[in-house]
Amino acid sequence: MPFPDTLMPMVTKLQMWTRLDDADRDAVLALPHRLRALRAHEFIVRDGDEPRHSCLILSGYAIRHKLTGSGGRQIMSIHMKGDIVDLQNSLLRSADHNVQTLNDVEAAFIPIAAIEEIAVGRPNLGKAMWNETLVDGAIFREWTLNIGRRDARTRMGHMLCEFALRLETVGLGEQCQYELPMTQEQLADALGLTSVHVNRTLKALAAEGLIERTNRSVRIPDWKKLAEIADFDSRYLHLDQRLPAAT
Amino acid sequence: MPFPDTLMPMVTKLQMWTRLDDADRDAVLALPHRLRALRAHEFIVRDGDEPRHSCLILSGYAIRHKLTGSGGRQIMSIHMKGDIVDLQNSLLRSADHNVQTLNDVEAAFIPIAAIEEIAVGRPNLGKAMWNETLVDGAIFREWTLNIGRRDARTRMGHMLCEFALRLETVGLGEQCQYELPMTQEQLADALGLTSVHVNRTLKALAAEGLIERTNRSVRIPDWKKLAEIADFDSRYLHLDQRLPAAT
DNA sequence: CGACGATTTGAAATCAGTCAAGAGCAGTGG
DNA sequence: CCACTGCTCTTGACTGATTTCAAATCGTCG
Repeated sequence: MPFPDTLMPMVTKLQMWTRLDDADRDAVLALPHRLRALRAHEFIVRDGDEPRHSCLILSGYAIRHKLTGSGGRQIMSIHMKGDIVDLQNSLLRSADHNVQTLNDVEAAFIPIAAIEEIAVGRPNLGKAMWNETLVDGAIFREWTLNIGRRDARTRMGHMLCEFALRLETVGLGEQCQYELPMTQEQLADALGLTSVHVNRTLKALAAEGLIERTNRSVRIPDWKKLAEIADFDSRYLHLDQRLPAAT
Repeated sequence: MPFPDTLMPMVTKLQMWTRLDDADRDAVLALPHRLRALRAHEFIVRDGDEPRHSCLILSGYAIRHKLTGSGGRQIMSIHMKGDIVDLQNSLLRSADHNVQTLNDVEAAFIPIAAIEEIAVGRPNLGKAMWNETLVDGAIFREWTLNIGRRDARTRMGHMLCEFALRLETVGLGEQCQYELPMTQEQLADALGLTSVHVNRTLKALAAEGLIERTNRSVRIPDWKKLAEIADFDSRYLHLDQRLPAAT
């Protein structure tokens, strides 16, 4: 193979949605990029920046979030291996939200121009990236519904279900057992609650036997039951539209 | 001009973000489409549908929303003249949310394949549409912040400010005076509040002199003051990235 | 006029937030 | 090896914003 496979997680991710040929794959792997090791809590993009690079996550977690004038923080999404985390920010001229690491992260920074070029020059890739943006948007919408219209217990349960499936998808956990990637305070900021209430809600879910937990690890003894009380229907993740795993 | 200008609002919208040449313009105007007059509260797309058409709004308002299992409704966005309202839904295979008219609407239904074709075949148009999706996403994110992290008064004020600017942009009102496109119940569903509380909040804002209202009409006597208490910063609308109006 | 949807208002109930303090745990340095 | 420091997690008591329930009023349109 003529290209290093540093960017392989991006290929893997794009291939989930669209069939890519060898030339497409090579075009991705050949993207110019700079590797960086980031520390926990480092900002990748700040609201107001004019980023010139998109950031592909190779390991670790990152979040997108916005702040209110009074300092409230709303986490909009969480990103993991294979996600291009600020396509949104970088294609609009100036960033309208922050991107920040949750823990230590390895990331590849790719010039925006190079991304645009393959998106336009290779329709397959353009479509795959467009598709990813759309799934991203779908997850957004469900979060908004979650925050706007569900009570704390349901809301929390819903997010636990989402994590279960998404972490499994990228091989970082199993549907019935995984490590929570966030602190309770961060969960609170993602759910539009306070950390105190998140704590109580988790305890209540555990007391009901809907989850079992030690530290950050979550076990879901009865998926159907949790999904039921959490009003969780995975359709919005569009998992069924994924292609069978490529060779 | 060889083409009817039915789809002109789409050209106008796309031209706001990207310079289009005559061929691009003609390609849009030549899109195959079917005109339809829709009644108030009609569904354009239902959660779960597999739409084959995208819907361009020519007049009237439409909303996108999702429902919880217990019947709660969260309105995710409101759309107006020139918006292609379900690019999101139609490019993913199956719709993950509803699109519904608020009042009587004239719309053009365009086959998805035709949209994809010009998006791929004409990079300018592809970019313009991509851009629009991104601005859409930016508005989403701000709504999520609004719902998750601001109290009712601020939240309401924020939405009133957003409407002011967006309605002015498409020529349906002025920044300091416009007609609210939604009932209080619909506002509630957009803000994650109850209609009762929306009513009280509007009354409170009026009592403070921050807005004046009769029926659905809203006047903003002091924009700076309202924007201040509403924590409103228009940057997320990316209005400054618009091009000067075309001839 | 009558009817229906939208708005307004009040009183009571509740979910979630605030404040404050203690406990657990990991890393650091003496 | 232990004490210290700084997070994160827990817990209790209190407060308050928003919801709920219910009924009255307003406005518009046939």
